[in-house]
Amino acid sequence: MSERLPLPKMGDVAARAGVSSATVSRFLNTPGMVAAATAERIRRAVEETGYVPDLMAGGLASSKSRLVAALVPDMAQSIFNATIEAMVDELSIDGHIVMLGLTGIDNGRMPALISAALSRRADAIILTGILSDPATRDLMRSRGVTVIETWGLPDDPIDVAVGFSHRAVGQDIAHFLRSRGYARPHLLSAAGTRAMERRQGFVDDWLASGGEQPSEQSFPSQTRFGNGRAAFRQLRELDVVPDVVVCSSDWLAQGVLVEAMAAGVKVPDEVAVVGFGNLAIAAEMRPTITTIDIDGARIGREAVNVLRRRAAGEKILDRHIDVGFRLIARESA
Amino acid sequence: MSERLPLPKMGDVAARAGVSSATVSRFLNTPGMVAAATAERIRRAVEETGYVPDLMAGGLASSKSRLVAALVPDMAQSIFNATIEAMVDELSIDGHIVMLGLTGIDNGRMPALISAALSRRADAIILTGILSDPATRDLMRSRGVTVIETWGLPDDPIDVAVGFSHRAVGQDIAHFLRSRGYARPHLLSAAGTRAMERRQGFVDDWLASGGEQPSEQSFPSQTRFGNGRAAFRQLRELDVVPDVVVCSSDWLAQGVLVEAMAAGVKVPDEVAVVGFGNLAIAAEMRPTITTIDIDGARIGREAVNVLRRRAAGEKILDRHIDVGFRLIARESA
DNA sequence: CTGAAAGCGCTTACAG
DNA sequence: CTGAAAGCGCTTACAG
Repeated sequence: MSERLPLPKMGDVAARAGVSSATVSRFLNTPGMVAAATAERIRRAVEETGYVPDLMAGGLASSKSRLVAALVPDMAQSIFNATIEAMVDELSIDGHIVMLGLTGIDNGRMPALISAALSRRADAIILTGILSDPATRDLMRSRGVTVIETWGLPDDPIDVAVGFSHRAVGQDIAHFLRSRGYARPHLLSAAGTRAMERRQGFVDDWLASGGEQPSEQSFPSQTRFGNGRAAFRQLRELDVVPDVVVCSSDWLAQGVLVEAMAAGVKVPDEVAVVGFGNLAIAAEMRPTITTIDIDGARIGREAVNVLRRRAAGEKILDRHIDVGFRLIARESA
Repeated sequence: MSERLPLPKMGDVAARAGVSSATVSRFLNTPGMVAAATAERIRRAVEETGYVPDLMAGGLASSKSRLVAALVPDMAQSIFNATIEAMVDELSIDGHIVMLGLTGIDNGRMPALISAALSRRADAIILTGILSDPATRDLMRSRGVTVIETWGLPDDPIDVAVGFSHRAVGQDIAHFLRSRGYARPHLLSAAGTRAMERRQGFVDDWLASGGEQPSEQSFPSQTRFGNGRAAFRQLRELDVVPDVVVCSSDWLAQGVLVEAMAAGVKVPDEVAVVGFGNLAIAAEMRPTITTIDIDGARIGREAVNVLRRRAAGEKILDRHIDVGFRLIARESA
């Protein structure tokens, strides 16, 4: 890298344009406030000097960081990626930047990341994991940052929650399977609060409607393709052979499907499969996968929308924003 | 949110601990410089006040942002995700935060994002896309920011590049296929500079070794599963039926595989398949996919390592850091 | 090991 | 519509 030349600062631009720094600042932040001729001179001075404003200084003076922190467990869980992507896109329209934090599968690094976000005076913190640590909850509450919890609808959100009911997802799947005449579901679930809520919703509904207690298997957290394959092999040895496998993710469902194909087991005739998430692959697999579609991008947009409403001074009364979900019936069940 | 109480600032902590702000600052940044007894009093004062330092102010005073910008085309291209994840993990160890920017598939938003990063006085900018705009290249060069281009090794990097040779990947695949006795490759490529470099490497090597000009198909940018399926169907109608399909991504390869399975075409006996990227799925599909493994996480770590070396005052002489790649021969070819 | 003081580069009432 | 000036909350030579 070449030596760093002294960077032009606002005063340099001002001198060149024959105005004060205050006017340059106004030109940059509230252009409507400066006369057209003045504006043009400043515009040119900015161009000629290659001036790039220092937003650390600006933020300190205005106490606006224009920084939003987005905290997700990891990036492999591509189910959150659409949400992050939509958020980043929307926020950059507003001139915000997003700080990406990875809290880890167990959310262990969440308190440290929240503290980092608060140090930067983030305008908002958007969470996808569950924050259990009460001290950190209190810290955020006392600071007046906007906190948006996504992908779930906790009873008592820290601030605002944007998501859907995982219980309701489980219930809907149970309804659907009954209506199709399935009688012996087998549950394949990843560990994790949300998957567990869906599972519970399913089981409660299934039993309440007179179904037998379903057989089940669960996996430590990360649900990858391979688990679905292994699980399918064990399935064949159960006393009661299931007629449908309810998977907590499309990854698992895909694993089951591939293994079934390889074993010559017909889906859905011999065993049906239901996934969750509606990943791109769900519509492309053969057979196509029956699953639950979540509009992840919409979650991101609604989250940003909350920020905008609050920035506009609006009082947010609805602390739960339900984006719902759709069961998509395809070939696999 | 509750009303925002006035936040405790460094002076409040100092007063409580009976020291000056300077000492509190030293305690926070260079703890070795303060006496043990003093340190303990400050530690307690920090705890009691719930003080969280303001890093915008700190950054302005010290002209260190501890902010690194990571710019990727989008998040669907999960091939970069391992790199981002590793980078974020490593950087947070150093107390840096990462600003995530999405440049768009055509990298159209890259200049705006770079300018946003410079406004925040980012310590470094890490790119995965290709930056064509010369004005922006110059801007970064003149600013003395560390710029790391990843996932490729351009002849003239802006600053430092961490990646591998896409040409060499294409050549290796050609070698491999010849050694296995394949004679009629068909190329399935996504548009995009890197895929094109691999394609060219393959074709050059193939022709140089006396092979026939391969047939090929290409897709506009995003290569998803579905393209592979559609392509496979068209394949069967070619004059010269290929004996191996060389795909520019595992997504495409997977699509080909699934469609072949559905059509009852045996892989690799009737047609072989090679992918690129070694996504999780490559090892899990049936048959498993022969592909090129890139250690994406290592790219992220090496990038951070460059930052650390430079932070330590080291002069970086090797502007190309080659992380290499591995061809993994599995069942599909 | 610690403090007083200047300074980082902006923004924003206040006054005109 | 514009300017002079105070202030945002830290860091860091400098001096002791």
